[in-house]
Amino acid sequence: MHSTKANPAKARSPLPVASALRALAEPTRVRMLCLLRGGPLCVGDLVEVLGVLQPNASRHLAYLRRVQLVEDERRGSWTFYRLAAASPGFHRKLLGLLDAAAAGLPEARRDAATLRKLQAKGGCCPKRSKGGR
Amino acid sequence: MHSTKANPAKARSPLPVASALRALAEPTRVRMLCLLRGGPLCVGDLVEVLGVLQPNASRHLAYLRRVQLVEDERRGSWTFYRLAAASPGFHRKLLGLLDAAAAGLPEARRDAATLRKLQAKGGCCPKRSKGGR
DNA sequence: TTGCTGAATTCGTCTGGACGAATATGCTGC
DNA sequence: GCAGCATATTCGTCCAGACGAATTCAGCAA
Repeated sequence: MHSTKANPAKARSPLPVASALRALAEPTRVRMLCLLRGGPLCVGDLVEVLGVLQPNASRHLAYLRRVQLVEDERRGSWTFYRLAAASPGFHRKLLGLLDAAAAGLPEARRDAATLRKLQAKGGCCPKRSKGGR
Repeated sequence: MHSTKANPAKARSPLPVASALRALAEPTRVRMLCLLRGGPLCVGDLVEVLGVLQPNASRHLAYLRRVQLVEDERRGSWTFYRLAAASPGFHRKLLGLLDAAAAGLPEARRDAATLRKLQAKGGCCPKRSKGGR
């Protein structure tokens, strides 16, 4: 019903400022974005790392997709989410802010460690797709 | 009951990430921060430029002060607000994001023009203090 | 078809916070 | 003291959105 189609050569629109800022007001969403900096993840991995219920994660991911901060890609019955490629200006600065936020948020640092351990164990799904990150 | 005392040599604490991000979720607060990039302003000026009711502006400014994004300085019966000096890392990146947001938000551009006109007419208060940036 | 699994959606509830209106506080000058 | 202005706070209302629980939908295998 949604699904950003894999369109490699698409003109990028400028990322709505107001809605993107509202998206950052929720700690879980910020943690998600921080985790996705390392490359695409499926919903199951995010659920496990963040320790939230699956519907909760799905809602937040839908929110992030709606405001164009992430894109999704279906592979079989899994859905991978990744950060939307940065457009110049506001969007790029926002991703830079995310790096600083990841360093400044204890939860984000813990999430990163949890994710590393999870990935060392193989994660929840048959390894990621093609262009990792 | 509040008032950040003018203490020029104070060790700067790292700016709480989560509360700062929540502060940016509100368009009026973002517009305020954008306006303050040009230097300190009194509440009356902000009220006039933003076209909001005075209690509304005062509440948002209290919010921004609480999360340490702005500082206030009383001069007689006026209160001037200014951006808090950036600490390294997240805070500095956030101010950079603000520049990009100001460019990307139509309202912020209009506000800037309105402010210039207001200041050309003398503003609402006996001109700003000392270090007007 | 059935059954299983990953993900998305709906439903009902609840809370943070934004607002307008009214009021309070604080400073200045008379 | 009082009046008048700039700003802050309180009060009551209202709504976006976050959550848990249950349900639904989609893909895959037998």
